[in-house]
Amino acid sequence: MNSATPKNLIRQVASQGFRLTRQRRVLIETLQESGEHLDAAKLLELARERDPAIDRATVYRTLEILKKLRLIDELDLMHLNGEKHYFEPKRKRGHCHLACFRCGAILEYSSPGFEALKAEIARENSFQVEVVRLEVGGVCGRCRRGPTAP
Amino acid sequence: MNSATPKNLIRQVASQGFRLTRQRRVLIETLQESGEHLDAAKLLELARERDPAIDRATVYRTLEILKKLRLIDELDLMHLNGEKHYFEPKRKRGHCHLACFRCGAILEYSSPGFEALKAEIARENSFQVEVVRLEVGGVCGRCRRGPTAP
DNA sequence: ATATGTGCAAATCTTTTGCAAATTC
DNA sequence: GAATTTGCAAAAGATTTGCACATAT
Repeated sequence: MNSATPKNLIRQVASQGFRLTRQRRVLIETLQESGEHLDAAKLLELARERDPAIDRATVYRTLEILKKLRLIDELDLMHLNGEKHYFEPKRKRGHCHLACFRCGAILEYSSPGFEALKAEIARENSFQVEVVRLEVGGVCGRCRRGPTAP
Repeated sequence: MNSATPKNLIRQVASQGFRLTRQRRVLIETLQESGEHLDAAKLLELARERDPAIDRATVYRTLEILKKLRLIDELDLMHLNGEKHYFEPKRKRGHCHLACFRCGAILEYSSPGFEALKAEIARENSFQVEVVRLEVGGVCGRCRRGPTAP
């Protein structure tokens, strides 16, 4: 069974003493079922397609809970599009995000090397690692090869 | 000779076609000479001790240039203190920041493993790496051992 | 029944922008 | 002298908050 289904996220929230409101269910399902990295405004927009009454404040309050419970990761994506933050459900294998400054593409990459570095960081610093954010900015392979329409 | 002195930063800015204004000199020197990670407001405050007329907008505009020239790195420090960003002059050896959620301490860590991962990312993705940001949140050794006053 | 959570609107915080005046080359 | 840069003030963008009402357990 996959531990990252919406139902399980919802269950985790409930088991931590938070009430299961209609809004929280919809927001979590929306976040989970959209494959993309969503920012708060986009999440609100998508969630409203299911439940038009949801408010912006509720979005932020729900994201706050999910962050606190370490159920989602927060990203900047190198601020390619302003100062907002993006969110995605946490996955089993950590991964980093490569943002292309030319075309704006976001690539994901995970490797044993990344997992090993996390372990090294924890060990060498006696640090209990809870959140890891590795973001890389530069130029993607496509853009290096030829000019790209941004 | 150390390539990361204020004079050299200033020279680099000049060599890229930007004018050497009084304000830019002061801001760059302030950023360089303060050992800490400064956010825009703190940088403004410190710079004003040397030149009280400097404006907030000039701070942001100068940071913009330094970022574009890849002379500084931008950090979030896990948003332990709000949404602002922090800056530090780029160093030869990349390093990551470990932020303690309990006491707020920021530790720095660099290792061959980190450098190796950067190379791996570039190679495996045909990606030209220009900026790397690795931030880790969790609990530092001191806080794990005993309760800490935050 | 009671604690929790929501929507609304206003506030806050950080960063950006337009423009006339000042500065640098 | 011409182009760039600054300070100011206002705008913009993202997120947070106070409070009366609604909802979940």
